[in-house]
Amino acid sequence: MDEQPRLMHSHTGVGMAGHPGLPQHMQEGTGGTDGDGRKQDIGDILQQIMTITDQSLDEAQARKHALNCHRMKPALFNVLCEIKEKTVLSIRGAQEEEPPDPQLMRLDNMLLAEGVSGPEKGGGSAAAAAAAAASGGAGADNSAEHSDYRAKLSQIRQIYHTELEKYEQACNEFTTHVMNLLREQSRTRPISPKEIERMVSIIHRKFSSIQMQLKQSTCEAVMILRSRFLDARRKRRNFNKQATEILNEYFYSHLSNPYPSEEAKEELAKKCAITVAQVHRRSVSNWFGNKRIRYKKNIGKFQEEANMYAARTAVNAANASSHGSQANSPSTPNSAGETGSLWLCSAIKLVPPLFSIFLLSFYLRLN
DNA sequence: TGGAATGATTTCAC
DNA sequence: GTGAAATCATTCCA
Repeated sequence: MDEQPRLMHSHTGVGMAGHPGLPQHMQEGTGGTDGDGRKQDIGDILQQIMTITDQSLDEAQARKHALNCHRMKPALFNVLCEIKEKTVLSIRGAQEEEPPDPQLMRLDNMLLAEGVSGPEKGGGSAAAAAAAAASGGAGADNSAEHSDYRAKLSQIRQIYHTELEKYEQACNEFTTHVMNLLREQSRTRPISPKEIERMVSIIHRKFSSIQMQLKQSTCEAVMILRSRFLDARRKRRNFNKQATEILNEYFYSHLSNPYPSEEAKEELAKKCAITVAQVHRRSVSNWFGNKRIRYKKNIGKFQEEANMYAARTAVNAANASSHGSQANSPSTPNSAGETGSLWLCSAIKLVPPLFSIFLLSFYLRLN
């Protein structure tokens, strides 16, 4: 074959009659004797190519050599290049314009929102803000947790960018390698710049699918990190013993109506020093909600506890009255009211009869 | 380490 | 909006 690379170049020539792919330069002088000669030559060459597969290996080899040395070979090569360009590439070209992958767009948006991709802004400030909001204000230990969160997010970001760089580098290297290979191959077969371009885009698509996996994994890592640090349930801390005592004291001293008012909840929250993850009144509400339902479900189990707190309350009350002052427990708007009685009655329905009798007598003593 | 205890959330009814 | 009930998820403890 010819030693010169035969990279195809785009032609705008009109195809030869009967051979739509044949370029203009192949048709020059078709009216003269020289033109007739060329036509004859090309006809011969085409005939030889068509029959080459029917020949033996040696014959075909000899024929190939003869064709390579033929004076019309470069012209024929160009014709083949044009035919290829006009048929194969034009068909495939229509498929190349693909819309952006929605999945990839989602991943990109998420990584951007989380501060993993895009400009660094303190490592997921939006997420950190969300964390602060979720915890009901930033306490000292919250900020410590947030800095831990930011540090881990920063690690993810660093790994992501390192891997991304690696992929891009590998992609560039591979693209260059393939381009060189194609240039090399263009010496022996028709390859157009368009074809190389298409090959490059295929490589890029392959690498972008790998990148998508990287983005997917990064998103998953961020999600896990978020749930680990930002899920409020994970922030649950048991109340300390003192707080539990205060709440229990209130609960059992208002057993007839264990529904503290908003003010009482606030006061209880203050007394229990409920801050941080346990958000003030809400935590108190949760505590009372849980306590009521669990007490109601299993009064027997809580009986001993109830007796103990009732005794303690009685002692406190006696002390208070002897000192001429009121009991130091948060007020309740309608304690021992109708609602309270109803609540206790409904609770009594759930316990065995003997317990009911005991509770009733206990209730009557309290009132 | 498994089960109990417990704080928080969700769903539903009022 | 509040409370009941169910459920989840974490913490505690034998």
